[in-house]
Formats: sequence, C-alpha cells, structure tokens
Amino acid sequence: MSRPTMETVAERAGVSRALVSLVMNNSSKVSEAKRQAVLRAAEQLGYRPNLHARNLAQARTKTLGMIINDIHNPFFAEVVYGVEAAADDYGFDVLILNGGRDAERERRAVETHLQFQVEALILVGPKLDDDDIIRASAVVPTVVVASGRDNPGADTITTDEERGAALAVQHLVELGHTDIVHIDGAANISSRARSRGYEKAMRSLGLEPRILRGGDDEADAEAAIVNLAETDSMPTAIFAFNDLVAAGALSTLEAAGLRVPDDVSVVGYDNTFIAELNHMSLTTVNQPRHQMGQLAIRTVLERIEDDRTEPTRIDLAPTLSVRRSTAPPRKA
Amino acid sequence: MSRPTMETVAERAGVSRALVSLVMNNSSKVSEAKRQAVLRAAEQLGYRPNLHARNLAQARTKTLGMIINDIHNPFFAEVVYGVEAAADDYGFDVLILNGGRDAERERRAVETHLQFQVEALILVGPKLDDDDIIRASAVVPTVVVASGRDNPGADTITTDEERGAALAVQHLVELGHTDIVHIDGAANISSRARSRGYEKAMRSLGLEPRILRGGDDEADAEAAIVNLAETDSMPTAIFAFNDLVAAGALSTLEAAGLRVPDDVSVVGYDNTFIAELNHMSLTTVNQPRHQMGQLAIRTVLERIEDDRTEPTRIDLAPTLSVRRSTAPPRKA
DNA sequence: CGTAAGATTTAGAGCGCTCTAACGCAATTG
DNA sequence: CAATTGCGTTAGAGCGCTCTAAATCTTACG
Repeated sequence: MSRPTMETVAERAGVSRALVSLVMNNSSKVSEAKRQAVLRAAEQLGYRPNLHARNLAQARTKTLGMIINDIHNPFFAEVVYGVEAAADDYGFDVLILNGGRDAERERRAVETHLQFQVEALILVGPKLDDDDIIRASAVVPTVVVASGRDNPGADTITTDEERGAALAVQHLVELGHTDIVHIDGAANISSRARSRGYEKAMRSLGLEPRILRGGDDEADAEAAIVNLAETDSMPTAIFAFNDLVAAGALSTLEAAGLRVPDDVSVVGYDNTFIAELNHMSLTTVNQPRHQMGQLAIRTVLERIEDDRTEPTRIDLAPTLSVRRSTAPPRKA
Repeated sequence: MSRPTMETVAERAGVSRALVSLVMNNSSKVSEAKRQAVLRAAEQLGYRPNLHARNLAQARTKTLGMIINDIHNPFFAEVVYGVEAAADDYGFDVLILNGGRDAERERRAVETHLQFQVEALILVGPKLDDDDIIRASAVVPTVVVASGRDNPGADTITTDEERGAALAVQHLVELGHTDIVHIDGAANISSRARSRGYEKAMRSLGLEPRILRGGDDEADAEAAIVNLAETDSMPTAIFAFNDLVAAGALSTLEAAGLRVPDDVSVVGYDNTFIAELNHMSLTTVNQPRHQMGQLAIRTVLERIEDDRTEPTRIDLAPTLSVRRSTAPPRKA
C-alpha cells in the first residue's frame, strides 16, 4: 500500500536505481529503449518522486517561501500572481503561508519555511519587526514587498508612496480644488509616507494641509467625517489613506446628504477591487502590484546566483487611476 | 556556511546525535541537564531541523496540501482561515498553492503537493474535473470544499445552494414582492443549483419565475438589466447569482435612474466583502465559510485516522444577511 | 555490597534520492 | 589486433533525520 519508490520502478523496468534517476531528471545520456522501459514502469506503478528525498540528496530545494500578511487582502493577491509568474520562469515552486495579520503567526511561518529549506523568503506586507527580518535574512535571502520602511539586510520592493500621495493632490488641484483634507492611516505602516507626501504637495502648491486621524477601515473614515461635519468645515475634496477608508467616506458623506463627486470629491489609495466596482468607481492611486511581485523574485534569485551581499531597494512609480469619484468643485 | 545539522549540535553539546533528536522532539526521557546543554548548543549554532530529512525518516509529513481556485477571491480566503485554524489544532502544517483559475495549473499543483507527500489534499472551489479528482483521491485522502457537484472518491463540504436561493426568494416575498427576476450565473458551477432553488421557491409560492442569463461579473449583470429595461418589464426585485453580479445590478439600475431599494430591491449571494461595504450594503445569502474550512479538515483527518473508505458529503445550511438593498416594493 | 529494575544514552540501520567514480562494451584507430 | 575512446549503465556512499535494540548508568533493596 505504500507508495512505489525508485527501487520498485527499477526492478520492474529491469534496470538500476541510478538509471531511473537519470530518466526522471531527463538526462540525455540514456538510451531511448531504456528510457521508454522506465517511463512505462513508472506509469504503471503510479510512481511519483519523493521530493523530500530529492531535496535531501541534492541539498537544494528549488522552492521559495512566501508569507502573505493577510490572504483576505486582494492587494496582496495581485502580488502573488506576479511572484508566481516570475518563479515559474526560473523553475521554482512557491509555497505560500498565511500570516493572518499577526506577527507571531508570521514568525512561525518563517520558521516553517526555513525548516523546509526554502531558498529564499518573500514577505508580502509583513508585520514582522526589524529584528525578525534581520534574523531571517541572515539565514536565507529575503525580500520584502510593499512595506514602507527600510528592511535591514533584506531586499525591498516598494512604490514611492510620497509620490503617490502627491499624484492624488495634484489631480485634485488640477480639477480646481484648494480645500483638500487628508484622512490618514493612523498607526498603519504606510501612513507616514502618504501623509508626508500629501503635506509636501499641498505646501508646495501654496495650500494649507489639513490632516485628520483615520485608520484602515470604513468605521475609521466615518468617525473622521462626522468630526469634520460637526466641528470643522467640510472641504471640497478628501484624500483617504486607502480605498477602504475612501469607501467609508463615500457612505458617510451620502448619509450626511452630500453627493460624491458633486459636493465632495474622494480619492483612495491602492486601486483595489473595491475602487473598480462601478457602484464605487473610486479615483485612486495605483501600485504596479504584479510588477512588484515579479521584481521581488528577480531580485532575490539574482541575489542567490550572483551572491550579491548588499541589499537592494527598488522603488517603483505609482500611477493614478481616475474614475468617477472626483470632479471639479461645485462653483461657489 | 552550510547550515548546522544534528551532528554539529551533538558534538557541541557533547552528546550523541540520537539524544539531540530526542530533545528536539521533546521526549520525556532526557535528563534536564542534557536537555539544557543540547538546547543551548542548538541556540548558539542557530540550528534548525531539516524537515525533509525528518519527513523522509518518519515516512510522514504532518502536512496538508491546499489548492485555492483563485487567491483573488475573498470568498476562498475565509475558508482558508477555517482550514488553518482546524489544522493548527491537529498539529498539521498547511501548504497553499494557488490554482489561478486554471485547471492545468491546478493539476500541476496537485502533482507538486503529492510529491511533497502531503497527507491530505484540500481543494477549494477546484476547476479540476471528476477524473482528476478520482486520480488524486486514489493517492491521498481528498476533500473538496465549495463545489456544487458530487466528487467521486473525495469528501465534499458544501452548502445547500438550492436552499440558499429559497431563502432569498422567501425574504423578498415576505417584504411583499411578487415580481422577482433571477439573473443566473451562466456556465458557473453553482448556477444550476441556485437557479433551481429560485425556481422551485417561486413556484411553490405560486409565483411565476423569470430567469435571465447573467454570468459572474458586473458586466454580465449590466447586459441582463439593459435587456430587462428595453424589452421586458422591470421587476420590483432582483435576485442575482452572486454579490458581484448584484453590484453590477446596483450601478446599472442607478444609471437607469432607478433607486435601490426604493424602486428595485437587490439580493446577492456569498456575503463577500463587497456586500458588507456600507456604500453597497447588499442583502445576500451567507455561507458559513469558516466552518466549511474547519469541517474540511476534520473530515479528511478523521478519514486518515479511522481509515474510513467511504467518502462523506456534508451540506451546511446557508443563512441570509439582510442589509439595505432590500425593502418592501413601492406601493403601486 | 551485589544486583535487579529503571532511567538515560547511544550505536547503527534505514528512509528515497542524487552523484561521483568506475565499469562494460562497442566502435574507432594506429 | 591491441589500445583507445566514449557512451550507457551501475555500485555505493551520503544527504539529515528517526527509531529500535542494546549499552550504560543510577538507584534502591535484601
């Protein structure tokens, strides 16, 4: 009942174990006759090579370990596709472990991957802290995708989020807005850069920045906007930390009797699935996620092969996806 | 530069390799003194057990292989969380491979998992056909989650989709609707059951079913509704194949000057992320995804341990999540 | 004290595969 | 025809670990 091994196949085909190995790795120095015999035997027995044995013998695995902050998040999904496409090209398998938005879980995931002897680690939006990342990259080449900060020891692929925020501001100003409020991401890792980008852009255009504390979901947006309505003046445009916050802004504004984009324009960030929905149709800052995934693989594999030691940092340019949530301000 | 092995640790701690093994598997029959010595040596060397060697020696892996139809789809993500939670309880690791909506890719993923000697296979919304599934379950216990049909040889975890559709109809009828149109899922695997549920429910309530061909995204909904507006009469309620189609209905209806739910009520299916957004607030049929994931693990692991041979089928009950996209029909 | 029972520790084989070195054999060559 | 070459094939060691059986060390008791 236990699975057939090379030994079994060899016997059946009337050859040595070594020859079966050669056939399985389709070596060129096997006669056509024997190759056929071996393949036939393997087929009949339902033979399947044992990857653990192979990895052990070869002392390499041709496998990459990827950890995703949160499988739920469609932003990361896109990165995964990029990673897989590139890994395919290089003949590597990608094993995915779910971080579950939890540093402790991620730490265990790193451990699992290392025990599996993955040849590189791809961390997508990790919650891990610097020490964890240093420790990991001491063992195996590591690349971090889409995390604002610098990652000591690891390669980093990001987009320039300051620039992304500036794109949003610029778009609104070109439409004629001058009173633009930013709802920030609170403690979120990307919040700092986006806020800074917003602030710089506003100042350089001679406008006064107004930043409200937000967060990363709909409820946070609601709180911020209720606050605006009650104690502050309502701006003509809102630049939200991300699409979800922007979605919250949309519904809260409408609940308050304000129309988007007629009364208030709204811009999001990330160009997630949400923004694309017709019913939302959010103008938003887009990050080239697929490309980020691809570059992550290239970078880290190139690091293996050329054994470069200095970590690289790649900063891609964000773009703006204009949809129906922005328009010129109502003529006063 | 190569990683330390048990041998290395043993030398450093001044004990035998076997003792290190015992410590690593925290056996109770090791003296405290040696245990400490070994742990210290391991720590200092940064020792990490090689899972491939262990799996090879043990002839088992304590690893489960999961294949997800499409990482993008948030519906599946929730299932993943359920699977992981349950697998944790049993001390199994879960390796995830992305099917990428493509049967061929899935087939390769199955192969990879089998070569990794996973002890069971969890297929979430697979695109594979019956033969593939039969072949896989001949090698390793297999459970299929969220796929309408019967899966020969494999365990199956689904919800009763006919019943889900009936819930939607019933809700609308209770609100007072009688003219309810269904936009179906075209070739989608779940379409048949949902349509049938709709039709039966309508008939049993003495209402005339009207089914339009839809699909599984926004554009499909738009086509169907434009059709309704132009050639047919507009109903007072629409039951869509899934949330995305419902979202498409929402925007198309509004573009046509109809208000939801004042003029037309809309019900979706799946209770995805979209439905929850405040701005959408879709009434929708909910499947207990987390529970489905958990049951998948329980079922398949119990199958390993009790070596049951007959495949099981578990059909969970869907529920209705009522939100703001449904209301009584406008009084005529 | 001697020794049996129990508690710790270890030697060594084996898991399924790859890889190096060597082997057998036919074809080629001087 | 002996020697060389080269192709196809194979023996056998070794990858890092677990596991069984046996060795060694303690402890306790008569």
